[in-house]
Amino acid sequence: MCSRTRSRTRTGRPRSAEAGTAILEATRAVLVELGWSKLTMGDVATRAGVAKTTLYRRWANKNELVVDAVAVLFDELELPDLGSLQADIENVVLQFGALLERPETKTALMAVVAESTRDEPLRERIRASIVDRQKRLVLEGRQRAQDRGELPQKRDPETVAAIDDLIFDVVAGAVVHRALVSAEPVDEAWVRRLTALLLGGLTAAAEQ
Amino acid sequence: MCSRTRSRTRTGRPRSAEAGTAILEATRAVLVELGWSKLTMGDVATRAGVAKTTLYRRWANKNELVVDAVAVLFDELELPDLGSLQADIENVVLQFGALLERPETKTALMAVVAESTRDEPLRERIRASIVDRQKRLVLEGRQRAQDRGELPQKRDPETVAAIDDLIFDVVAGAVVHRALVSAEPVDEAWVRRLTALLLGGLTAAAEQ
Amino acid sequence: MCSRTRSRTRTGRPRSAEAGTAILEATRAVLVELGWSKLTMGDVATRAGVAKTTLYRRWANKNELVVDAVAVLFDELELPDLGSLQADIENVVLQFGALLERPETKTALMAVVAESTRDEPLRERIRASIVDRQKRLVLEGRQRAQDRGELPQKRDPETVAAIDDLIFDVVAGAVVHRALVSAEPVDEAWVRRLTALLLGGLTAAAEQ
Amino acid sequence: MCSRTRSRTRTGRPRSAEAGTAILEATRAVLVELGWSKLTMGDVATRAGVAKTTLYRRWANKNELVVDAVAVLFDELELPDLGSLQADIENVVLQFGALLERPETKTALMAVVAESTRDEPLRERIRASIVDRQKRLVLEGRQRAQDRGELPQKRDPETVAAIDDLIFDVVAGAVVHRALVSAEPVDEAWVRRLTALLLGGLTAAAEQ
DNA sequence: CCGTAAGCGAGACGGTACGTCATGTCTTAGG
DNA sequence: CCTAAGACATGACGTACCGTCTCGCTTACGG
Repeated sequence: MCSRTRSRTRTGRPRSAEAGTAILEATRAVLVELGWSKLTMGDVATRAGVAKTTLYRRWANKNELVVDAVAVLFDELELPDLGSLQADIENVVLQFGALLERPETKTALMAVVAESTRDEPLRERIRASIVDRQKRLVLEGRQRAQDRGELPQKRDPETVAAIDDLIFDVVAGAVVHRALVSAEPVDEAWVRRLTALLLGGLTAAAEQ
Repeated sequence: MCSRTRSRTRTGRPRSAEAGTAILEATRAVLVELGWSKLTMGDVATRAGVAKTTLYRRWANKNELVVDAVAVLFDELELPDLGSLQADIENVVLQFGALLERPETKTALMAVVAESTRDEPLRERIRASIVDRQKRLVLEGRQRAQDRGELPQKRDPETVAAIDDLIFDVVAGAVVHRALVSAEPVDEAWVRRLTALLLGGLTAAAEQ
Repeated sequence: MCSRTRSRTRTGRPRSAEAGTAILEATRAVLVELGWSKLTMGDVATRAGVAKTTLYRRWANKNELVVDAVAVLFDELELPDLGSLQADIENVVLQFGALLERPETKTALMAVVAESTRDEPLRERIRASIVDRQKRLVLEGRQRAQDRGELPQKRDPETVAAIDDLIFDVVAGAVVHRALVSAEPVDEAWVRRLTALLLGGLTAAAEQ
Repeated sequence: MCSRTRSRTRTGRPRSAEAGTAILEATRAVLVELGWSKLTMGDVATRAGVAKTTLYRRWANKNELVVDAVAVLFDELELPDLGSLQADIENVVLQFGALLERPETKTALMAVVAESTRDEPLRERIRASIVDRQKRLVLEGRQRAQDRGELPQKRDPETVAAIDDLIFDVVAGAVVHRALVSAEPVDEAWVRRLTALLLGGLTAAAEQ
């Protein structure tokens, strides 16, 4: 979030911590109200009661700001142990669906991803702030299922990683596509069908 | 693409057909070169050898123009009968992956989807021009598999439609997520794994 | 008004006379309503119930059209013989003042004169259509005053022309300045003072 | 010229004084080169090495800008005491004629006056910046002539003001009409004739 | 009475300028 | 060194008119 290296001898007036949170809050508020494409730095600054200068001193541009503003929302995703892989998956997918249906996430997420196709640092920031936090859930869920004996203890770590990646792309992609492209609700019925498909596929793969 | 109602008594100078194609070509060229966010109407107009006004006379805004410019690329997707559901899926997913890795599609698709979360007419245009053309492939592939006996002839049309929708979101979502969010190649190995997962899931579902 | 040379073998559909008058009327109407600077060719055409093409076939540009539309108003100026030079002057100056206070004249006259400083053909058109018609009044008035014996029969024609020019610039200039720059009414009191000044000056000059 | 209220707590970056003068100079340069009707705000901005926004931050529109750019030229008019009313008049009228024959004044003055017939604030600006500065010369000249005894010390202030107004409209109007409408030079011969007419008229009036 | 040449309406066309807006930088004064 | 305020250069926006063009159609004359 902060571009200045902190190892520098800290001198002069310190940065206001309030300002940082006010900016992120204001950013989310503008996202809800106007959407990503009509969000302007000036507007965010005004609502945060902050000068534009302060904003630019901390974020290089609109996209990085938006990523930081939205990233924190992804921390809310949790993976409580509900006793079965099926229940764990359904639970987390529902959470993810609900998150994607919030207006700030809906409007911002695909926008920054689209921008990131031409902006390597932005892609890295998204990966670090958002994608990896989601992916962690897949790893944990798979590990827990193995511990429970629902999935076999595969030895080959490369294959495991490949399957983890696949599951992540399938689940996250399906939810995003459902919510944003098809514009249909990520409700329990749909989640149950998705989970059934996944479990069927995983079981079939395990039996080979 | 054309906003003029054709029932109107045709009078005045007719629109130049050349201009239309030149604009769409120029749009794709700019997408490749600069990406969606740096594409400007003025730039497109200049490259198409056309006045900005001509552009605005035909498209209300940048997003609708980009949708039309990119939509035609999705017509290239084909579903030849390769003899098995597995082969058919792998083939079409590879095609879709290749399409998504083209720079014009990569930069434009998520951008317009992101915009469409706040723009109902745009969402409709995307659905009509792009999404429905892709979805058709799912319907055809499923029908063909049923004809071959690879999938059961389910009676309940609602369930069939729900599964079609699910498969569509899963496949399209997974490929998009792989290509744009994870930024990993949609190569044969990955496609084979995805297909295996899908077929396993579908078979398991069918056996219930 | 008509740019086509009439010596040409007259063939094809003749120009609509109605269109011409409708255009000039519409021009004056727009001048009254919007003023010179907001008058547009398209607007005039629409109000005249005529295509823009028709307009451009007859006038090269807005300024020439406006000159023609306004010129006819200057034909209304008359110089009835009221028995004395003083009465004749007061009468014609009052008329001129009233003409200049009409909104179409007020807004158009100085505008086209301003344009004419950079447009020789326009200056010529203004001279022919407007200025010379006014100047004629000076010549007639002076001649009549000489016939009455109010002014001496000067021999030298150059001096006579120079004085005519001076009187014209003084009278027309004073009225225009009063009406447009000072934005004060050209009323009887003012006209009487102007006339007195002029007659005094002319008499003094004659006595030399 | 400056729209910002000075009572406001002076904060933020102050306006560049250089920019202001550069803009006015550039405006005069464009007037000379292209004339009023082809002067564009963008062109002025470019030549002044300034952004268009800076221009619009300081002037509401082209006309107000042009008035300010031209107004300063009228400060050059001077009324040195040449010993007689006749000499004073001839001198100032010649100056005024020379000023009106400069290309920037010629093209701009009538244009903004024409615009002012539909724009009250503009008329006020013209009056304050240009007209009143000229009118002052009439008042001074008349006062000086009275002091010299060339004109009677009239008591009635209303009549004095009315005559001042008349003289102003006659002199300024005649010069403008000569220079712009008749498009003839304001040379010594003409000025002598005009002055003779005026003095004759004033003397005749005084004798009554 | 038929062809043809010009006029007509409609409206699309390539341009140019508009006046506004957002970006990211800068220059003040003050903390 | 940070902060608020706001001016600044830049450049795209979407609109409005310009004057031209290309249609299909209408008129009237002249062969």
